[in-house]
Amino acid sequence: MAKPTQSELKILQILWDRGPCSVRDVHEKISEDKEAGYTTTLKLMQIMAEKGHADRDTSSRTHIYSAVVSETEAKKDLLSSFISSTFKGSAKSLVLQALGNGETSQEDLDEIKKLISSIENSK
Amino acid sequence: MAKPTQSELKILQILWDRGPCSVRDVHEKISEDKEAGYTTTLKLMQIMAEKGHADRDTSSRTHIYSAVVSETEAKKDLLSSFISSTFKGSAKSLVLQALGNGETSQEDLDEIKKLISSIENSK
DNA sequence: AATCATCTACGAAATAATTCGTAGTAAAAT
DNA sequence: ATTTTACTACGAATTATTTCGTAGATGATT
Repeated sequence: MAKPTQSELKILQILWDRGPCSVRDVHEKISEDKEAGYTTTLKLMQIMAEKGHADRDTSSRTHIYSAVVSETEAKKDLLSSFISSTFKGSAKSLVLQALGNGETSQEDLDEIKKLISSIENSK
Repeated sequence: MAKPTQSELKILQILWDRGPCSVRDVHEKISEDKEAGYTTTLKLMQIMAEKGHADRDTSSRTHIYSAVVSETEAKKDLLSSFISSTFKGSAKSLVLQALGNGETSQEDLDEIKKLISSIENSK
């Protein structure tokens, strides 16, 4: 599956959060952040259906869209493409950079440490 | 400074790695990976100079370009914009996802643990 | 000096992504 | 039954990015 564009990603996030949605649902959510025409959202979602990013139930007049790929799967792909384009493929440097700005809370650090331990234990 | 595009980023990576370069230098490096016309690279670098992503020394016939922003600075920005667009601003979920695929080596994990400790100690 | 290679400048074509207007249709409200 | 509202379809304009051809100038080679 091709990488979703930025706009498509915003829509996917909404579909992941709220489950299957009409264009109206998605559009209203998007409008909270950003002025946009309804038909713009509609068109984007139609394109997503064409491209296979979204499934669409057309049995009622109001079509219902849902994300085809799972949130985890999609983010995994996006992340790996980001790591390769920006961090020369090194997940380590990404993580060091992400934690390095000193804005991660102790709770989050604890959770990360826990994950690291569990990775180490499963080796 | 506006975010560099994908092509601009590739050029920046080269400038970061090799220091100030002529268009020819950059073009040859790019050509290792990908077929591309010389004037394409030239144009991109001219645009980067216009946009302020690159400085350019035009004192000789062959212009010499160098990156304006440091690698660390630029990656910090790119990362934070990626985190906000893809991980709803949560550095933690990014890190968990990045480590979660189980492909991080023990050495890298050690380094990350060291960083975490030093963050914790400096609190 | 003439030719050839190498460089920049510039405009514009090609491609990708986003935005939106208009038209037509179905449902809901009056 | 008529009007208003809500929906899809579709084409096209707009904007962003990438690509490249052509022209003109400078320097190197013969």
